[in-house]
Amino acid sequence: MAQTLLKPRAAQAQADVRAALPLGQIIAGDCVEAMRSLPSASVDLVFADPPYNLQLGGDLSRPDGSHVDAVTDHWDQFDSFAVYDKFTREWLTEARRVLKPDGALWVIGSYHNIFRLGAMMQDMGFWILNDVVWRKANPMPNFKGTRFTNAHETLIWASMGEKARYTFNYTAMKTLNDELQMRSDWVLPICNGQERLKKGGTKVHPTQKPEALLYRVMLATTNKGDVVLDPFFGTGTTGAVAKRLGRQWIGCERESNYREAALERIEMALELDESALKTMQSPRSAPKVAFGTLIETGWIAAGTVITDKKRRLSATVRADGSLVSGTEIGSIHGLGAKLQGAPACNGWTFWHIEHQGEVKPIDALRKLYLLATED
Amino acid sequence: MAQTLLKPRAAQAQADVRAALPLGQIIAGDCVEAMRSLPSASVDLVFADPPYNLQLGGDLSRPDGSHVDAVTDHWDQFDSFAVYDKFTREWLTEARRVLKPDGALWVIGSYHNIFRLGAMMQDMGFWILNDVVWRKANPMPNFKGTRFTNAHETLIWASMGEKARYTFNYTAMKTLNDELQMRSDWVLPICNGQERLKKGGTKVHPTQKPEALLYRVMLATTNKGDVVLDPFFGTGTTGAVAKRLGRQWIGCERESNYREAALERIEMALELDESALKTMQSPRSAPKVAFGTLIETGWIAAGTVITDKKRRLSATVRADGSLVSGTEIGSIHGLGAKLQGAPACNGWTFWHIEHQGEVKPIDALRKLYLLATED
DNA sequence: CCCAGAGGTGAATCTGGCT
DNA sequence: AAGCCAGATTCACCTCTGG
Repeated sequence: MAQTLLKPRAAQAQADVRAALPLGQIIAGDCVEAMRSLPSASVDLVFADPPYNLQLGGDLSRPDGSHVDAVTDHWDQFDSFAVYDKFTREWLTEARRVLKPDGALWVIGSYHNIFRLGAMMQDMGFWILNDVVWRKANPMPNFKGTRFTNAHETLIWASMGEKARYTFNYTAMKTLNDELQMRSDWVLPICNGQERLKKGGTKVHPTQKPEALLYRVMLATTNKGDVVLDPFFGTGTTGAVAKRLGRQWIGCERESNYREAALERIEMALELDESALKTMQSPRSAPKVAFGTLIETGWIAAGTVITDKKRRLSATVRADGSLVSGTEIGSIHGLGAKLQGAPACNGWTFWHIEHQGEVKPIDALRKLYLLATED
Repeated sequence: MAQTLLKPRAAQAQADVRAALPLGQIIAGDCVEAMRSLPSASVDLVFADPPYNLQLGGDLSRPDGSHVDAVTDHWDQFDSFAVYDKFTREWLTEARRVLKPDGALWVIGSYHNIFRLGAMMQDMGFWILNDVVWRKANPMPNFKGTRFTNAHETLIWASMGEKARYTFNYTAMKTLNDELQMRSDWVLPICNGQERLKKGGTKVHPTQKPEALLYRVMLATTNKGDVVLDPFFGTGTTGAVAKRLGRQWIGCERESNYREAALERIEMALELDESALKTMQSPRSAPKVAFGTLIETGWIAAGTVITDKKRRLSATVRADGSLVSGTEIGSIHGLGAKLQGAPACNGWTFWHIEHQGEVKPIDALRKLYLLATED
């Protein structure tokens, strides 16, 4: 836990910020105003599904300050882009303010708005980590046959800056994808059937996102207990999935009927229990075992000769866990790199040892050691 | 033929313009300068594969230690987004000038540049018709496990304006796609093997595009005899495909070694019977469903207990699709094998679940999922 | 001649913690 | 802040070689 490493005062400050957050609540009103009520650097993830139809309501003004009635005004195209850009810059600015330095931003959109969104994010200093394509398994056909069937939407995942850190649960994603790296194209069905919220037979929200999409986003790029903010909450897919996955959530939503539907829906969502929530742990976060420990505990005897997989290179293990090969001496990593003439080497997988009649990487012994010493 | 509808004087003017075009030639030099030498409103299609501005850092090596041959060419280096934007605006301006009013523009890029490109196209008055995702069948993996595998690139197809007409060969696309509407995501392999141009064993161009991509673009959005301009001609994929499909082409290219390779290649290209095209497209592969997808989409809840057919062994499903049984953890296949002491196991048929009062293999759920999400 | 296995490679913003 | 160093990390193809 990073928090336990903080100095008491910093930890207390962080706890204070968190205590000030309206966790599990939907803030009523315009998203920019709503976000202004939140403290800075307090949120781990922002997921935003902004409107792109330019019908943004009556509270917008042109760059020159003149009022825009979005529904009845007839704009030329450049005017409408300018208005949309202004709106986008405003909410992105607030999102950036409330995000922690190691937080991240996801946005989703279509070709109508995603290019403006992405360019503006780059201009504001966000660092794009991936663009991800949601490939719809069952899209609406193009009835007129005038274009390609619009069968995907685009998501952008960005950190706070080029050098900023971010969360990526690589192993969980790999597990979810049958032991292959998760790719940037996600095949998922659109939201319909039981999941689609309806009232009196008609859908409550025109663009309700499937929970599977948010599930993958949160499992990949947040940790349990993280705070997820959705400035365009709608009917609360983000909140429902956050609850399921043991994440905290905050929403902003202007329309009261969406807020009501969302709260009711999230109330019904079942929280996964602790054991189901656990995911495959990355070796990066697993307890570390030094090579020397295996010598000390007798799993490998000093004096043992270990080799590379093809038995072309060999080295002798010394009592302190260093290796010697001819006149060269080094750690399992350093000597492995040196003997290969490579810039780096993972000694755990490079060096092999004969164990129970089989040649195995020494990493296998480390795993056995971990299993045997697990409490 | 639109030409027959023109008044004699207009038809003559159009013929004059066409006669002034350097058809089947590569104009040497910077693309903006080169395009300035072309008459206005003379070209039916511009296909542009501009530098992506990858902004790569240091070296990258694979897990096996080998070196990744990255795109470090000088033509992909820009000092800042501002410099890149200026470059982009200049060539887009010329492209717009040389395009006919009913012409169209295609661009291709990655998340590094495509958002800036798309936003600028909109700002200049181009009207986006589709964004199209090229889903790579065989992308380069993410070697460090830091992000999602970058498995796609994005194309934007745009007309000259909201009211402008454009060419779309709906039926040809539908035929190409087994009588289903062509979607906005195209699965195609990257360019390698015989198709990849090499000289002395090394690739001539670092980012040669597959011909299949250009086939689809030209077949969809041009007619026979149309003039296609590629301002970033490289090794001439656009020219080779244009020749095969009976389209006229013009290229712009700065580097003489690319120009030479392109001319030689186009010389070799044979004009093709359109009916042969279909066989060149990659076959539709059976959709794969990862176990994790069933968790994400709610077909199986995390926390569910699944068993073998005789209910002797059981395991609990976790949020990322891994299974846990006692102290053992693994994928549906791996854990199934481990618990049986078998070398391998098909988890889909081994593990069973109670569904609608019946005990069924989880494979049955996968089939139901596939049925429900079929295109 | 075929097959198995080894080797190479593709538009990539590709580590992190401690001193 | 820069430097050091432990150590984590790959998928789908293609071509070539040896048996």
